Amino acid sequence: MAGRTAEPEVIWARPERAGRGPKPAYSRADIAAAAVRIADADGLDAVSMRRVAAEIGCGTMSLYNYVPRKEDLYELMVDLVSAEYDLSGEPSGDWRADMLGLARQARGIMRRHPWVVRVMSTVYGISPNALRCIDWCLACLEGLDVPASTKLELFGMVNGSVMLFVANEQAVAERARSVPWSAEREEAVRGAYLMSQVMTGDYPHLAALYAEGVAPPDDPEATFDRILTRLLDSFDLKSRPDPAR
Amino acid sequence: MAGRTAEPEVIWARPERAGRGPKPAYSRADIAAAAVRIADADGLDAVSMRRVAAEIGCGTMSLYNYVPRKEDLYELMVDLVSAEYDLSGEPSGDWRADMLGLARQARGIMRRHPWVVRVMSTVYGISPNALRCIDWCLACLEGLDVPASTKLELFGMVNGSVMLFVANEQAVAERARSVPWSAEREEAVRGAYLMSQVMTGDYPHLAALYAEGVAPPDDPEATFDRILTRLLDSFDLKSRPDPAR
DNA sequence: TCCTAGTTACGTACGCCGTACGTAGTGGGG
DNA sequence: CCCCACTACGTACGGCGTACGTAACTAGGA
Repeated sequence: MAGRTAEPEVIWARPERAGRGPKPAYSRADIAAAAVRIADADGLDAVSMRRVAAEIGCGTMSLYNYVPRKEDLYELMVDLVSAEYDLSGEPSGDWRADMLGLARQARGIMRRHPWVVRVMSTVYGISPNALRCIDWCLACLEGLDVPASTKLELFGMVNGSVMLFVANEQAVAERARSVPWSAEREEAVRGAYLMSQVMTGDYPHLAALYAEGVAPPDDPEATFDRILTRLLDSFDLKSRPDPAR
Repeated sequence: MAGRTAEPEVIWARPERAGRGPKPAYSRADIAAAAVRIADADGLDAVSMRRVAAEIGCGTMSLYNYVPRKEDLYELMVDLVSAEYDLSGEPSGDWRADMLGLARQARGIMRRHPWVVRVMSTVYGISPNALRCIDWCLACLEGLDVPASTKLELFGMVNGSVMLFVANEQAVAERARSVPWSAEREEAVRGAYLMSQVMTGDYPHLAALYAEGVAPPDDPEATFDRILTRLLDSFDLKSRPDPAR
């Protein structure tokens, strides 16, 4: 009678099995896996309560016994793909190498599951696998002499920067894909518009930058490593290997 | 007859007045202002084509003459609030101070218009006011001796980091607001759950961190400045003022 | 000058969505 | 043993984005 109204709470605090009635026919893992399968195949927008319910083979509204709000479904999805982190090895002692490796793994996950980038901003971030990841990160940073709060900042910045980087990669790819004509043509169209704007003279410094020839983009992996290394260095400036540049 | 089908293109490349038929009754500025008003008042989810049309006083489908897809409406909204950047002054010569100032302005805009954070990830980012902002940024970085591509990276990282920071601020605030009971109670509930997890022993380093007492959070402004200063320093390591710490 | 073709304005309708709510069946704890 | 919390699920509501058809209008070419 009461209790039907949605009380906001963390889904991870809600026990999967409530003990009293008939035992649930499905598990959270089943549901999360189904949702991830749909998102991987047809994109995040294809993940609807109806579709997920159909995928696991139950009625739409039955899903609400397992997942009180759709936001919680997202939470399950992110936790599931976060299980893909390989944190089996011990920290190497070189925390920067470890963190770069973690960042590369994060990028890998986001490339395998492009929807993660969009969902992550909605999600609370204390799922079991998120905690596992933070804990491993803290283990790597044991030797780094900064306050605990700074370590958390570091974790946030690394994660966030990977998100920003991948989001940018995806935007470029999406731009090319979502268009009826070819990718080159699309890039040409956008480039032409940008050029026309620069040529108005309203943006002199941008014009100068394009005039002197904008840098040829090196391969994405190198760019990624460079950006992350720079970021990591900024947390440990006193022991930088090469302060000359 | 043809041409009714949506051809993806940048809205900024589409002329506001098409020249042939009757002159439009409204302007893009009107529409953007209406949408921003709604989003500021009732949140981003309240911004629907129907609601915006009602706000400016036209039929729902008339809106599609001005804004071919809803995504383009978002583009207009972001451009409008980007006009709030005050870029009137000349660059001071201290590019780090200028960039920090720009970041503070960005944070101010995102605080006045919380929905911007969510929308920004959808948006292409070559609106007139975005270009104006990039151009001013490049002017500030005139004296910085790094490749042009690095300057663009810097701009991206500063903007992105502000987004991450504000998104985090908003998540904390939202968590407290979206709940029927009080903010303290909510923080207590979440904290209790987090503690219960930490106490399981599955996350030893996190437990150690909490045991030694997690840092008392200083005021947000100081944290913001510290994070951004650290980031900016990382782009100009050879001239850091205090390499000792 | 007039005609016509492209544009604007807008109502209707379709197929989705999240989810409130009611009802029926089930099985474990007191 | 039996009661009631819990599971399962169909129906229904109010919203969404937008395809499409139609009528009014006006600027450019004849």
